[in-house]
Amino acid sequence: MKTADPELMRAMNRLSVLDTIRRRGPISRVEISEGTELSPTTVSAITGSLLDDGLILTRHEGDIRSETVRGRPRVMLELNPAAARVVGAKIAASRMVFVVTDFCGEVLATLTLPIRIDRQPISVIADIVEDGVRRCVLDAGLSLVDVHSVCLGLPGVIEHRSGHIRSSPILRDTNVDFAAEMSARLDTTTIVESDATAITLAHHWFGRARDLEDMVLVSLEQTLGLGVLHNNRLFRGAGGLSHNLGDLVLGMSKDGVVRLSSQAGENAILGFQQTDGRLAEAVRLGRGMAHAQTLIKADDSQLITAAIRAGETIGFTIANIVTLFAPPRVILVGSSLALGEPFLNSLRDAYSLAIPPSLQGVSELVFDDSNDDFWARGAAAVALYELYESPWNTTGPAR
Amino acid sequence: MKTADPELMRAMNRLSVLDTIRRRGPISRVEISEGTELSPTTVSAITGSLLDDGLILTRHEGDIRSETVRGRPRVMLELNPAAARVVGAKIAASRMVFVVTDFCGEVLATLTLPIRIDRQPISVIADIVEDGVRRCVLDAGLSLVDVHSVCLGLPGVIEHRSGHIRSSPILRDTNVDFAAEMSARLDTTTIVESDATAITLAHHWFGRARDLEDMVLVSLEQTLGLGVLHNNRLFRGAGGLSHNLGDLVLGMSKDGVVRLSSQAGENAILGFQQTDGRLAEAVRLGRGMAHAQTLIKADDSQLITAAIRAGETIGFTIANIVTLFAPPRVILVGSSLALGEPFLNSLRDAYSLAIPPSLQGVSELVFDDSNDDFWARGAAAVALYELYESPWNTTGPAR
DNA sequence: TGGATTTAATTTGCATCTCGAATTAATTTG
DNA sequence: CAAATTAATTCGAGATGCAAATTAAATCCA
Repeated sequence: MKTADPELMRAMNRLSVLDTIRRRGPISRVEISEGTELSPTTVSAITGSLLDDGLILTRHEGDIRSETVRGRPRVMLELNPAAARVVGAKIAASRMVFVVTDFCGEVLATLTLPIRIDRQPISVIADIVEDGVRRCVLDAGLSLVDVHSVCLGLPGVIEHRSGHIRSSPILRDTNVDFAAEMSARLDTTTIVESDATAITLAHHWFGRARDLEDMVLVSLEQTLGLGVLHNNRLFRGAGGLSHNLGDLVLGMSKDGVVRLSSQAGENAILGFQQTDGRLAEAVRLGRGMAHAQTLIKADDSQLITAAIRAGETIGFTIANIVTLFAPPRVILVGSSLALGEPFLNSLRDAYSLAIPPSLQGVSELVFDDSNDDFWARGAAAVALYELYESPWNTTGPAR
Repeated sequence: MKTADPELMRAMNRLSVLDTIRRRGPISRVEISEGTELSPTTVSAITGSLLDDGLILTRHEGDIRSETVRGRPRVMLELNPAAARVVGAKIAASRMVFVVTDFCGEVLATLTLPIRIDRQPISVIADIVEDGVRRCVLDAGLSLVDVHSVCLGLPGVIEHRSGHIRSSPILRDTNVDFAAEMSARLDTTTIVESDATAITLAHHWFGRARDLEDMVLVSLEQTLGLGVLHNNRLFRGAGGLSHNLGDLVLGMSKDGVVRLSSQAGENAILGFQQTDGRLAEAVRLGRGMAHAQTLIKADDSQLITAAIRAGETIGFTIANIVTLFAPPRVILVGSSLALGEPFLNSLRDAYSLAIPPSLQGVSELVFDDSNDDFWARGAAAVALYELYESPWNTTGPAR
């Protein structure tokens, strides 16, 4: 167990202050003091050292209550955007999206590569990722040496701690030490993370979960992912393993195991539609769901049936997740949401039926159709979080 | 967020030292220092204050390396059993088991009440529990004022933080503030906890998970429970809600939702056997599983089929739990294990089939058939843990 | 205009904590 | 019985947070 010494104490309080400044925008020292329950003295000391380190900036305006109130005006503090830059990426089967963000998580540049990398050998994928990172950094007017770290979000079973990809639907290989590979190529610290976990943090920082300390996110894409926020922290399985909902087993038949991914994954929903050549083409280009949506609007009964079935399955799966984690909110994201009402309604209905009576009302379902940039931004947030968490690297003893 | 001050630092290190002494039996200060990575100075100071508070004792023997080694002999430290007593209880449908333990978790007295309380009104149950606690304390030669706290473990959806029982298969009422009710009756702090969580801690402290920081336990009784140990701590859902596996949904049919409890709960397995009057009688007396075992040994094909079916369902459910939590070990406990080989084999087989390839080998299955006392002792451990966690009540500033 | 008032932030002084080095304590060795 | 060895404590230094006092920077109002 980590021993508690003054250094740890400082680190904890520093993170607490830094995170408060991040969350509550320009904020004065007094307000930080109230929010963190730290004494004004301590807040002053910590913000002083954060200023020295160039992690935050002062601003002599923006106090909402000015004019109306007497006394010395509050000096507002905010993150220094220029304190660091990170790269975040979402790597999916048919495209990659890269973003460069500043220290606040604001996007400086975006790059989308609409390349189908499905099941390419790892070296090819690494080539493309490396290229994408380099180009996006260049687009932001920066060089790689200006980038503190890179975080790559991708579907599958990811071992965050070690940077290994145990398996991913978009990879042919298994058990790849992708973090080491990319760190070496880019000569920059590279983190590998489940895409669902990444967008979970995106929602905690910028999206629909800013007000919550506990939350669960379910991503419905080619595969099904799960992100869990517990006590303001990302919750990963033992050993830092990410969850992969698609692997969940629904039942067993004579032919073997029936997994969720085979019932409610993108391929499962669209796979039956081989009749429509244009749909098959759209799927190959990664626009399958968008096209499916138009088919559904045109009353394609076969597809509607598939969507309803998938929605039902996902609906009760979410109820099961709620049974296990009891989060106040479940956020659903991902391309499958584009299937529209038939899908969403059956999902909602199944959820309502499946949620145990004793948990009725503990959790609300929220649907969110953010674009791929948001996922990549989430990956960037993961990189930033690890940066925030270790600011004691930056300082020695306080002044 | 809790602010980090010297007091918290002390509390953390005190807990760390106290827990090391609990785990590693009689142990010298040097060894504690190595184990906790605290300096000998600090260990001396903390153990000094623990001695002052009477929480630990010295013992001038027991050093294994004595005789063979020169120098000043080590003084061994151990928990002071007399520092406090707690009561733990397991409350099940057909019986209640109470234990009184000392500060080490050693059992001082046991009381089993073979009473069927199934779905009695809450006041009746509270009467019986109160009576059981009082009698067991008396049996231990103590009075209730000697008892620091009581922890009641029972199946269902329990809100540990507030002490509410949201629902329980053994209760007619729902959403009962049982902690408040029993605290008032006993005039002693009373904790309400899921029985599965309680036995999870029992295994972490005394049983099959002493060597692990992460672990999952599945209890197979009348209902199915889940306990999760994450990073040496009990993991509860958001808001301190316990998990209830029986509520998991396996699928949806026209007739409604199919829940795990209806497929693999005790009643589900034995329920079909209404032909055998003696079995029905045994079930009523809470010995259903034991009797079922003899029937299975006598090749009761109907029951064997039911057991195999249940084993299969539970097997893949456990694979799903592993998919979500990736624990290095899954411990299975509960009366259903008494169904024997047909059940266990089908469970194991289904698990092997259902576990995703990428998670193969991360988790081992362990079966454990501890008796009810062990569950009750787990509840006592929950009470003790909360006592250990707040030893800063006991001391002011160190001496 | 300028002192009184008010609120923000910093400085000062103190108590607590951990830790390294030095010291004391309790053994065995020869 | 002194030397060696290991355990545990004491002492002093450095870091931290906090309360109280002080300083800073505004507004208010005669």
